[in-house]
Amino acid sequence: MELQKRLDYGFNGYQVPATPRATRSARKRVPFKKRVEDKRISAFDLLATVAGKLLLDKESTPVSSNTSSAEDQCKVEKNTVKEERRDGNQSSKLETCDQYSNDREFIVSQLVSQTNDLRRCSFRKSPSLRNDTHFGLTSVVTTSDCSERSGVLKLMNGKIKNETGSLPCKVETGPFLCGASGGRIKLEFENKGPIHEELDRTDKLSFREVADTCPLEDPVVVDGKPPLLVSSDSSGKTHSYGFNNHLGSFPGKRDDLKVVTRDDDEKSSGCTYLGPIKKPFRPTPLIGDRRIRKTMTSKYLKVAPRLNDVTLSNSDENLKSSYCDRSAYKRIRSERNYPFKKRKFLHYSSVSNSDGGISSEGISDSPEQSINGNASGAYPKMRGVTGESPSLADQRKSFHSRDSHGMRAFDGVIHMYCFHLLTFKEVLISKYLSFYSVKFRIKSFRVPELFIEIPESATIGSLKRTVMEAVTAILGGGLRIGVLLQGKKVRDDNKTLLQTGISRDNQMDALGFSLEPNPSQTFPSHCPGGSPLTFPCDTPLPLARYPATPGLVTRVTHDPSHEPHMPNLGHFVESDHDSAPSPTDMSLDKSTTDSKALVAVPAMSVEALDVVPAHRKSKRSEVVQRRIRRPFSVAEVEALVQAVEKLGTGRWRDVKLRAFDNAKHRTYVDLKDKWKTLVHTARISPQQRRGEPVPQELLDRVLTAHAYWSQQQAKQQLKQQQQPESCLLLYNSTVRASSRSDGGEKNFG
DNA sequence: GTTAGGG
DNA sequence: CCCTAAC
Repeated sequence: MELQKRLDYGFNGYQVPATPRATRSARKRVPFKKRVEDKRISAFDLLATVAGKLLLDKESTPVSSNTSSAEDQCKVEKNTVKEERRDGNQSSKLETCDQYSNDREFIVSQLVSQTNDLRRCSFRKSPSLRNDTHFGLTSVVTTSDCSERSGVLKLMNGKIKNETGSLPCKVETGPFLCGASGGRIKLEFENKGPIHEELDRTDKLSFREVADTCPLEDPVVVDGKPPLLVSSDSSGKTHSYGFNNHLGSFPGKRDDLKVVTRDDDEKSSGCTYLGPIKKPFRPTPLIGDRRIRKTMTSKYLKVAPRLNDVTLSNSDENLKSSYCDRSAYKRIRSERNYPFKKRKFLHYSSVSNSDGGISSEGISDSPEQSINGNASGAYPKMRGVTGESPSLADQRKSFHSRDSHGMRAFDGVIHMYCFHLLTFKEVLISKYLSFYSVKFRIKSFRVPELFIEIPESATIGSLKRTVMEAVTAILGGGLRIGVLLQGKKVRDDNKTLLQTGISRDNQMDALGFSLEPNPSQTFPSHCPGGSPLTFPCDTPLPLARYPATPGLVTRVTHDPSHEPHMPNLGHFVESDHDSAPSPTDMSLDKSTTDSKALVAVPAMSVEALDVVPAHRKSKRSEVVQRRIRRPFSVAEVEALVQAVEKLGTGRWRDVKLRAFDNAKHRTYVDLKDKWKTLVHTARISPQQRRGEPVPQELLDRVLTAHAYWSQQQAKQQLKQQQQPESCLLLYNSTVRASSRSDGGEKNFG
């Protein structure tokens, strides 16, 4: 504004603080901080749920159930497969009956959100479930949003028998994970704990989840007899295949189809988020840091109460009554309402884990306990007190993941590169969950959306970190990222992308990432060997990652659409030596390089994913890590002092632009903070000062300038108080004063 | 998006 | 340096 220009006046270059805001340039600065939206996929939760169901089924199978009578055979009923193109309004109903436990009902429903067309899925706990006294472990996810339009998967604990008569039973769980643009997960179950020989027929079952519209590429094979499970299909579009269809006969190229489909209706068919999307937290289309932060905090606070009301009510009571240890209960209760960050140790049961939903805790159990459905281990205090049967108590340990599901979307903001990570294919992660004696791991997993923008000058290490942040945000940590270029692992974290050969011109599909279990991450660790049997009873099983299988290989695509937003590289002066030591050793180990074709999935709209993360984030996996400390050099201080002398305090943006425009890592907030500390430093005795000594001369200038501008500020305020009537008056007076070229204010010199 | 201030 | 309220 012109006004300001005229107010320059003498002393020491000081200027009258002329309506700072008026002078702000409209130019936008490129944020250089990565932003990650906090959304989570609850794939694991979902899987856990499913797995839990499986186990239950299995467990419940009567020992004498070898009688595979006709009744024993499962009826697979797939109906209601309505297909609506954009809408994905379809539902599939799968029903399996078990003569022994018909009372168990498991319903999975999914629906398409009417508001945003995003599909969600949820599990509903059927009423009958509550009365089931033999439901060792139940996983229930409820979503209030589910409704009419939702597809319903009805699972009556039973065996799904292959209609073709052959044993291999295909199980498909679509919707669950389908998380966002078709999450894909492949699970492998390994039954390690032969508890009941009879029951242990399911020694190995691999379970794969396919993206919504995509039929299983690989048949799910259940080697065991008690076929179990089920699943609903996610987007419904797929239901041409029944359980028996999957005998490997699936066209392996469904990916294409899937992609295409999604393309047209990225919003409508898209994804199923596993988790309830809470209205209050529904993301806005464009996620900003602010919003993220807000949800991060408020989310937790708000969710808890709601959970209490809705999903925890029962268990709560139950808890109260059955808990021997009141204090424990108390603790759980109180912690429930704490913001996520403060809740670091809530390990008991899922019941208490209000935000955790289907967190791994609660699904773990030692085999021994599974026999009688007594989960004494993980819930040592939950049973018995009221005389209720253990199994009943267990039954209540259902997972309340109502608010815990969802996924994270990422809104990365950086400079040069915008990676669109689409698929973490094949080998995504190796996570093991232990359900009684069953162990399964997720072999592949698709991350719906991941945007990573990163400067060309960024190092491989920072790329890894960035990806890791994004991924861990989804998966909850415990992983490390490997970078693959042309199938080769890039191990040097210090190389820049350019040096490595990664450039915009490259075909981005040449770049891949591997997700590997992070050995450095320590878990409560009970079973390093992965032997579920060794899990201590009283410890919830975290979604432990074992260095077993190298994670997945992810493809990264370059999203051209983001190109325009790229800031000019030329001005990128930033010394992004984000020297922050990587939290974990990012080195790659022999990860499988069996990368697959990249699937272009349209970025999904960020809106819609709004769920409370179910996992506790490890400190390491904090989405946005604290910036490294970068002490100001004397030169910087000098520049700062000079700028402030000229511009005054309170115009930090201008100071930044004037003196630190090239220092990307110095934000105006940093400068402001530095000034604050400088002032403080100047006031204390030299002996008390720490760090690189700042020349006294500079400190003197700091004090002088500070005093001056403080005074100035006071005057301004006084002036405004005296003449509040109109800014115009002030304006006129200033203009008049300035027009006389001598500033009028004060000149001390 | 900036500022100001507490943490 | 972070976080946030207030603007």
